[in-house]
Order: sequence, then structure tokens, then C-alpha cells
Amino acid sequence: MKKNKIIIYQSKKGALEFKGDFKRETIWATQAQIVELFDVDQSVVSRHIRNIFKDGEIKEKSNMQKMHIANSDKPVTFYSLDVILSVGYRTNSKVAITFRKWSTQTLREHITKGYTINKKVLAKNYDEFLQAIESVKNLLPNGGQVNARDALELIKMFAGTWLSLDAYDKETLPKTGTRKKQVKITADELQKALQELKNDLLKKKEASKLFGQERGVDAIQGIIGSIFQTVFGKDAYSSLEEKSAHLLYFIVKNHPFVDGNKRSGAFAFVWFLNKSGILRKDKITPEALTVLTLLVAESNPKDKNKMIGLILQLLKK
DNA sequence: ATCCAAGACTTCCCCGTTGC
DNA sequence: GCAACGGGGAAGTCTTGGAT
Repeated sequence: MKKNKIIIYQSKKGALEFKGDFKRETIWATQAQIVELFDVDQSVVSRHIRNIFKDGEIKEKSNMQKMHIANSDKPVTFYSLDVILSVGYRTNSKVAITFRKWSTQTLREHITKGYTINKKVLAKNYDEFLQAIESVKNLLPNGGQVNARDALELIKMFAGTWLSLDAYDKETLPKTGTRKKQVKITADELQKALQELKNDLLKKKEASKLFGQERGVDAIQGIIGSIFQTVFGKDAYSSLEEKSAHLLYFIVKNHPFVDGNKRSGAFAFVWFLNKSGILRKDKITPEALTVLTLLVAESNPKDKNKMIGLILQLLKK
């Protein structure tokens, strides 16, 4: 079947892998594709599918649909991933046996570890996420003020991807930075810098008087303190990268100011990076910063480590 | 409206294997 | 040994768009 692009194939290990459209939530295949996948006769597939539906193992209604495909004038029946898997369990070809081996292995991993990871898919999602940061450029009208609504829209679009990063980051996102240089900042310095930002924004009428006004006494002091806190004489966050990441996170998340927490957080982040000499303008673009900040703001507190990991990823050399 | 061509799918028949 | 069952091959049926 060269005409229909095969979207499913088996690796040598027996894993089912899917070519092409990762965005589709379910994978659908024709009988012909299933035939190719498990290397059995089409009649076998046909009978198994019939039995699968007859036995009530899978509901026919939701797992079968007719679709038009390219280069074919007629609609073709497609079967869902569930059906494909069930056929794989019923057929007895060499390929199907390999598939079952892999499947059992995966299932065992899932049962014992509680989750499984398809690194290929997740890596792709992650790339897509980074591309999204790029594409935010288009949402920014001539490099000016951020259209927050559009940016939020984009982030919502990536909510699904973001969820799947859950497993991925455990493996891949960095947990620490590499630069250990000591850079000490004080709350006073930061407040002074923020005041300049405020004056600047006020001049452009892009901020209210409430901008940068601390909510409580020493809110900023507290954040600075927690970033430089020591545990048993050692910095809790040993690298500059971690300190920066937490600075951004805490300001955005803890709302130390009455207004402008996101902008202040982003500003403080860049300001600190710059002061530390690790600001990479090619990576921390205004767009990336916007997305990052909004993501942090929107993130669930339980995802803190994930967010920190993501920031660290952007700070990597 | 009817027929046709072609591809998708089902059914039939037969064979080999397995469990009782 | 035989019934049951899975599998392959091939014939048969169904579906559908397009031609007449």
C-alpha cells in the first residue's frame, strides 16, 4: 500500500510508532495499514476486527469512522488506535508477537512506575513549545507593548503540550545551573532599579502609580532573602541560573507588588542576569521573556519545579 | 435513474496446530 | 482422534463516485 502513507510502523524493539501528525489525539488506520503493520493477511484483520466488535471488547460506534483520504475518491473505513492494539493482541504473526513483547514491557513499566514516557513525542512537543516562543513575535505589534490577551490565548493553546511536559521534564529539564559566581544584590538595589523602570513607564503612560508599590513591608526583602538563603552554610540555590529563575518565579507568583508584578518580575530577572553577566540577549528575547513570564503567572503552584526547569533551560549556555 | 469500475471489506474453504 | 480455532488464499459482496 504505497498510496496511503503509512502512519504507523514498528521499531525493531516492537514499539508502535507514529509518523506524521502528532497533533491528532487518536491514530486511525485502515485495514490495509493494519495488515502492513502486523504483516498478516487482510482477511485476518477483517475477521479480528469483526470479532473485536462482536465480543464487545471495543465499541464499534466510537472506534470506526469513514474518512476521505488523498488520492482516493471513496471514503475509507478507519479504525481507532484501540482497534489496532486489539488486533495486535489477537494476531499471531512474528511482528505481532514482537509488538506484544513491547506492549507488555510498557504496561509493566506503567503499572510499576506509574507512568510511561514516549520520549519522541515529548521531545517534539518541547520543540513546539520553544517554537511558540518564537511565534509570539507575531503577536507583538511593532515590538511595542505586549498584547497580553493574544499571548494568553497562545499559552492556552499549549496547555496540552505543557501537560505532557510533565513527564518529560523529569528526565530532561535541567535542575541546576552551572555558574557559581557570587553575585550579591540587595533589596534596596532592586527597588531602586524598579523605581527607574516605574518612572520610565509612567513617562510613557504605561503604568499607574500603583505600579511597583509594595504590598506589604519588606515583600521584596523577603524574596531577595529567600533567593540567597543558605542551608547548612551553603546557598540553597547554588548557581546564578537558579537564583535568577527563582527571582522571576517569586516576584511573579508571590505578588509582592500591588500592580505590575509580571513586568517587575521580568524586569528584575533581566536586571539580575545582566548584573551577573550571564544575560544572553539572543535567548532571552522580549518575546521569550513575555511567554516565560506569562507561563509562570498562569502556572499551577505545584508545577513550580517545572517552571524553574524551563527557565533554566533558557538560561543554558 | 441506472450502470460500471474499482477498491475495501467479508465470507468461504481448506490447512495446520493445539488441547482434550 | 477430533473438535476448535487461527491463519492464508481467493472468491464474493458491498460501497461509492462518476459516466451514461
